[in-house]
Amino acid sequence: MATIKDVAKKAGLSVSTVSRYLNNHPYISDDKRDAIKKAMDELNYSPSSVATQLRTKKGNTIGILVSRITNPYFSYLVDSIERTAKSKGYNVLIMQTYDDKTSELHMLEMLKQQFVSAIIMCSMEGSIETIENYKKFGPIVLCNEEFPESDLLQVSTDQEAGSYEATKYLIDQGYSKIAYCTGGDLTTNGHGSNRAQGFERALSESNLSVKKNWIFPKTHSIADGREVACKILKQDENKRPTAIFTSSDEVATGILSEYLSRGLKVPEDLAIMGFDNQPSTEILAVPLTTIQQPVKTLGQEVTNLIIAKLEGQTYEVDYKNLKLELIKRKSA
Amino acid sequence: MATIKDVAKKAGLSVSTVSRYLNNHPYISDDKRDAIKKAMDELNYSPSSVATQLRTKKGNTIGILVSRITNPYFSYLVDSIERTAKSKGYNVLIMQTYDDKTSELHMLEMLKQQFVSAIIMCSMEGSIETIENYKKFGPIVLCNEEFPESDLLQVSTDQEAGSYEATKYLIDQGYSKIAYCTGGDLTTNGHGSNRAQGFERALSESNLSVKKNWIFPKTHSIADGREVACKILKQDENKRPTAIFTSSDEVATGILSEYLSRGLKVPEDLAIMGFDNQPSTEILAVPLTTIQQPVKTLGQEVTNLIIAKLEGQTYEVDYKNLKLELIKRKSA
DNA sequence: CTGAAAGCGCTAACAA
DNA sequence: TTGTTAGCGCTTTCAG
Repeated sequence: MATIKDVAKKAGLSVSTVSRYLNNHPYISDDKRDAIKKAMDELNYSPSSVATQLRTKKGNTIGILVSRITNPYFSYLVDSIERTAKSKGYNVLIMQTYDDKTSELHMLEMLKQQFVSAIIMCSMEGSIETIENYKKFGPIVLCNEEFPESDLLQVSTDQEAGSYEATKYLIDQGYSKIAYCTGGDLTTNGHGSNRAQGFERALSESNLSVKKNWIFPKTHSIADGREVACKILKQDENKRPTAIFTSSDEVATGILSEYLSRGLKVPEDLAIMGFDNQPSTEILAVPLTTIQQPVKTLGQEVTNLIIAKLEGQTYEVDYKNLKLELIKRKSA
Repeated sequence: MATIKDVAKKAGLSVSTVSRYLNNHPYISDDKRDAIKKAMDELNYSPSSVATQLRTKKGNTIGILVSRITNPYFSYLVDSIERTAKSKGYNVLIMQTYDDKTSELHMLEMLKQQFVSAIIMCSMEGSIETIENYKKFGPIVLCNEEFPESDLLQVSTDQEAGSYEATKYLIDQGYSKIAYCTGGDLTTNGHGSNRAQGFERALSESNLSVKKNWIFPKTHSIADGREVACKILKQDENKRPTAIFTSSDEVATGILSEYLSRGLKVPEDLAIMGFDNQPSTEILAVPLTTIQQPVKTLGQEVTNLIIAKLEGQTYEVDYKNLKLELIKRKSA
């Protein structure tokens, strides 16, 4: 591997001149410029980004935390982030948490070690205090994980309003026995707590409440959805919910699949509200009524914000474009 | 940020002793060990991975190239790679090419600059010669992109056999007018050329051939699938294909959706063969007959191979677990 | 068992 | 307009 020294020697110049060339400094004569260019070509030289990073303390890679990249919500989000980042000269290092805080901590340590310059947390496992402890090492932004009392950077869609609207829609359709799936542990904590609040607000407005065994925590996958369906169907027929608000289209798909395979009908036996409007939901055996998140815009906004911070600029997130939308189809 | 120097000073020792501690060298007395540990804790010290990397020339991040992370084939592959890599202490830096060689080149440059230590190419845009030029800078492995004549590392599923089997199945079902979608430009080049070979082998065995306007290149998304459907339906009714071999379940889904929305029937009006067996295909309005790739195993094998190379070991890929499987459902 | 010192490849004063 | 030089934070001989 050729180094800057080799280039300097070959061009008959000092390393600083070469360095100036590399950094587009002014005051280099054209002939030297050509000589450097030529030497670089001949040596097939590329500057070592590691050395530059050690010296300047500036990097250009952004860490992204997601719980599972296979979840389309996250893959579309990562797509948006990666493209926005790349267009501004940044790279993305991705880590999946699988709901475990170990990976999250690992990523935070990488920030401390300056291996990544900033972190976008699209999911979050550890305590907010732990994370706040790391913000002195670089910008950290929470993406769709709200902590109003924290002073960490945050960008979120209005999930409370979205799930309120969806729940209200279910109620308006005449459903009153509504179950609830969440990605997190509890109804009003961890994953999706804002969703839970919107859900509960709609319910209490109509003097409805949720039964404990109609709450299904930690549901993520199609398999989880199937399991939820089984649990519901184990309950006495007159004690079953008539509608369910799911944490994702995947879960909704699992429930739907299980119901259909048993010869049951959707929405007659159970109305299902999805979440995310994933590409395939439109063409399922029963097209899903679901909630669309502005994932692309969210990714752009969060990336623009963090890059602005990184470069010492300011950036105002435009929340106008961050609203959820109810997509009415057949499942509810 | 505390440095090794600060730790050394606080512990009343030299940097070399601290460095030895960091690298688990033998010959450090217990009391010094404790002093170092204490100093590190008090200073909240983490070694700079950038400095270490500059010094040792060893990194632990692997670059991954995919064309689109939102394609479930790639997101599941990345999932498998990321988890395997993490379990062995490596990180992954992901870049999407969107079928453009610029990003690919950018990643190759990062290898040259030692920012990533190795590259897994899950899709490939540039010429094989260009890529071979970079292998002197670190291990590069092609994942499901075969170039028998190249000496680059390669791990692939047997796509030729898979698409042969699928096409044979279509023929055995009585279809003889079979169209073909590909992710690449041409029938026998670029993306999916092995697939094309299997397709053609099955066809020619039955003395069948493909019509030029039954070949649909560069198809990736659901939208692309819809467009394919429209193009077919613009052809004279008696000149239309009766079956189609698609490049992905997404494309298949698009075609299916377009047909159904026009009141046409699948497989009666068009039999559709998917590719990938994505999670939702089972529960579509017409469940897809499709081909399953051992994506998880593929990710593991490719990652194990590249890490072995990185660490100077050898690794034998087990091709027994890399076979495709035909999943028979309703669409064909 | 421990320390001094050189150097990884680069940048940025400071001089000239 | 160009060169000299002192580090960035770490590892690694080489001496002791």
